[in-house]
Amino acid sequence: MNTELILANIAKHISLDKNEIDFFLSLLKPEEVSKKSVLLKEGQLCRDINFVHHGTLRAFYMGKEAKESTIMFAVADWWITDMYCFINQKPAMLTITAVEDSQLFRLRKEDLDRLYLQVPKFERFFRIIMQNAYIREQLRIIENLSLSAEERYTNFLSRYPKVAQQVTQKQIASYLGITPEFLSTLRANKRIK
Amino acid sequence: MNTELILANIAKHISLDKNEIDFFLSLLKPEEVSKKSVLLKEGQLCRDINFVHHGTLRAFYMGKEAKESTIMFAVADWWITDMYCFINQKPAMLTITAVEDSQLFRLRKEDLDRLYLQVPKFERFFRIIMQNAYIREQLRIIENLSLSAEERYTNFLSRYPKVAQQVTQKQIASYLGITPEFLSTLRANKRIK
DNA sequence: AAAAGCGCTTAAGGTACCTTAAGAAATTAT
DNA sequence: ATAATTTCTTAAGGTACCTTAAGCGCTTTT
Repeated sequence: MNTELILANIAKHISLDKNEIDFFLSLLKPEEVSKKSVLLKEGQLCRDINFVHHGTLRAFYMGKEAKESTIMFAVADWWITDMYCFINQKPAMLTITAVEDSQLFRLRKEDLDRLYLQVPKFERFFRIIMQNAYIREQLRIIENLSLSAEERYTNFLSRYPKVAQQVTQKQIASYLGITPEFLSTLRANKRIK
Repeated sequence: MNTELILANIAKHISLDKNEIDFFLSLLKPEEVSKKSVLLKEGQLCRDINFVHHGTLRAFYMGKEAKESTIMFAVADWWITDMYCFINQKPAMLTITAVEDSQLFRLRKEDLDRLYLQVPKFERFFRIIMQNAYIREQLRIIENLSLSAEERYTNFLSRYPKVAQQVTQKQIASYLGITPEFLSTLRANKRIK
């Protein structure tokens, strides 16, 4: 698993010298996971933040009566974790699984904390990552409050075309906050129009 | 308007020496705004991030047919802006108004950028602020996807009791994503139980 | 290659929440 | 104080979306 993608991801926001790059890479644990494998299970301690090198991951919350709510999908070049439990080292609220065979780099909380101390530029890097995540979640809230299910579905398809190809409609429905049956009728209506 | 509250807010996450404190304070513009005044209007350039020293602010999105969606409330000790437009210096999607007479400190985008360069510890500070904001928004998404309107209302009251006292039910309804009429019937049902 | 399981669709009936409307209560303006 | 606005409530009728159920096509397991 080569490191070009993750280094390019970092280089979008900060520049590192050779020593800093080596130190950063020494903290990463590459991992290959197969489809349907579980990276984090609700109730477990969430020890890592994950960078997706290849493949697709999905984080979901399991509510009452086995109802799943998909919180996020992550494809190549994305970071994903249960941020609340990762930062506070509390039992996870979310479950994270592989939608397809995937390759990742894992970074442990204690190693990230060392990284912040040794290479403070990473404070800037993750400040920007968190900022973008905040903006994205806020935009999703705006859409959830102000748009119909059909409009949210259309937006999802245009915003995340790659994700839409990899995941099932059941999973898309659970991201949009509707049932798979209702998504199916929305799609049927769209076809007719 | 004294600076104890905002300095204590900063000190929760980083410690500054006297020079750094003075430089930081020199960038802030204290401002008193009266109830109903508009701090940021949709379409305007969003130049500042605001720290609430006293009072209550509200950020909302105006959808079709004059339907407002409240994105956030901010009481004393909170930071608020339209983050997307503040960071990218684009026209605002959100409108921010004062729910009651309020006192704030404003920090301009260009001054924040200078602050990051001169006192890199602020990268850490805002990394943590953004991280908390991200976690909060994600929790709100989980609740919006998995809970009923009544459960969300109960959670809102217990999580933000001070806000609930300051704002109207119309505004709470628009935060929860329901109509004021429906919130009213929920409250009537609760009283009977 | 059958069986079992899961994903997608369609349809009928149900419920949470919306729309419209109108009156009472509270707040703001004159 | 009075008038004017806005907020909150109640109620009737409507719609977006849910639940249950059944059938069909895939994929996975035996």
